[in-house]
Amino acid sequence: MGVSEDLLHLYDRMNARFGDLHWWPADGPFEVMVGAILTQNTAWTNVEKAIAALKQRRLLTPLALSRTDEATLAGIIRPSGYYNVKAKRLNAFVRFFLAEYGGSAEAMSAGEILPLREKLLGVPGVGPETADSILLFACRKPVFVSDAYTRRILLRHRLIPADADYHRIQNLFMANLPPDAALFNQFHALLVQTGKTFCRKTPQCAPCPLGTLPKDEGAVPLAGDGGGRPWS
DNA sequence: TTCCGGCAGC
DNA sequence: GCTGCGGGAA
Repeated sequence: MGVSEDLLHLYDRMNARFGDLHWWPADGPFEVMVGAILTQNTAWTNVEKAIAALKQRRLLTPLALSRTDEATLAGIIRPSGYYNVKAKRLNAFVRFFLAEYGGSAEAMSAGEILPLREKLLGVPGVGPETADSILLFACRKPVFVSDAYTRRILLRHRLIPADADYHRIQNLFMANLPPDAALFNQFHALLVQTGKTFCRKTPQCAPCPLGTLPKDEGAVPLAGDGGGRPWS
């Protein structure tokens, strides 16, 4: 069985269990972008509190956020954790978003994927996962988002070697699946849901839709990951 | 007490 | 490579 079939097998098992997850849970693309920064290494339940606090103060627009003092902003997003760092990152992102696209997600989405990705990565506080989350969930670009759950699940099911980095894992999906934003959206959502529910630090394999793990969790090298890059 | 939908600085 | 950032829920 090839890699494409392995991946689609995972997808089908998870999809049968969880169904459509309707990601990203947000009211509009700008809220997706804000959420993508706030959820960095943070439980989503805490991010929801910070988003709600921003909404309540009517600050969930590019202009309103850009006019909010950084220390004040930090206090408002406090429940999301790392609030001083994230206030600075939100500020930097919003300034970028206004300067480059006038605060318009449509304008941002009009550009080509790769140059846009590079520009996002140039914003301090925006790394690969945050950039790709914005590209996929806010701009609807066919970019696969990898994350800690994706890595853990693929490692445990021996679909990647132990030293696989973000780009390698992303490439595994993008080189072996059709470039379909709706597919990448649901696939990532399913991986996160499965990671939260079953593939925790201590795995709960018995009820997991992906079944039990090999006794030896050590990863084996993966053949046929597509070799080259899907883009560039 | 652990863990969370990363990233940057060193 | 290793560390700081951090409140909230399990």
